[in-house]
Amino acid sequence: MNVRESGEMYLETIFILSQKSSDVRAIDVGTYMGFSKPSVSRAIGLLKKEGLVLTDAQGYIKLTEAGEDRAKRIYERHTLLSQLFINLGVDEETAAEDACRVEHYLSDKTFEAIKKHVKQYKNKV
Amino acid sequence: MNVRESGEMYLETIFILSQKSSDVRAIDVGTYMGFSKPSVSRAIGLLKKEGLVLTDAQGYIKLTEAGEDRAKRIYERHTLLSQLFINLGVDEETAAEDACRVEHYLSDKTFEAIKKHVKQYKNKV
DNA sequence: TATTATAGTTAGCAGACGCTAACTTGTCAA
DNA sequence: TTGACAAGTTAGCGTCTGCTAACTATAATA
Repeated sequence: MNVRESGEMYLETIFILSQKSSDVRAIDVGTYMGFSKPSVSRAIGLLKKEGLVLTDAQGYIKLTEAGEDRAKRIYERHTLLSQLFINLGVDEETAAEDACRVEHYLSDKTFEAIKKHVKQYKNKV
Repeated sequence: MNVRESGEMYLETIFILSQKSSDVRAIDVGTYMGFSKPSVSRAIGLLKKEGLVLTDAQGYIKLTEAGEDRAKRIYERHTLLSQLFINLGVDEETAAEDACRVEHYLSDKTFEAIKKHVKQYKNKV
């Protein structure tokens, strides 16, 4: 699985945009991420090669099952990290920004620990 | 300041090795990080250009004041993050590994929050 | 002294991932 | 039908940062 931070960001974006509308185009991804069309085009091409996305007859971008798994996994991490930072007293915006940068780099073990904390914290407050 | 994750890792390594012995050579840095001599050579060259390290008459690598500030800052982040993860129940080794990857990407705000947490947690336990 | 080992440097490759310029393609309105 | 615009692709550039190969310089040893 040759997908790194960059690829994960694209997957996550496609996932987020798919929640709002099932018709996600490359241009939407680019606009959301602030990247140029060629950058998106290449990235989507690589994700296709990896079997994580595909484009339907109308050219809309869809996550494959593997792609959706991966995207959800990252998105969950994003949410958990944000929540952790917020629990520590960080404002929402900063928490989200930092979560975005960090979400790709933490081990499963640490995420499990964070998940446990976030759940417990919720019950406490 | 054109130093990113890679440069920060080199600075941190030089800092750590300097604690053990003031005679730090490029080869030691490479061995510690698992990188080749040319990689270290170039990296040190760039850090020199940035005024963050210098080499003394014997060829030993020294951090400048700016370099040491930067290195200490990263090292503190590393320590804090490790401690946070450990507090959340992560084993020491995993905590250290994850801290290493993440330490470059968090905002000052979030680090301040983590610092506060780690201090409080210490007092509680 | 001559050889050999170690440290450091230089040259240049590779891959990731951003970009612009310029092309193609498809749709829609005059 | 044609002209224009929007979406997507191709070609190719630039930076970062790892690598190997091969060189230089220095120090130690046979």
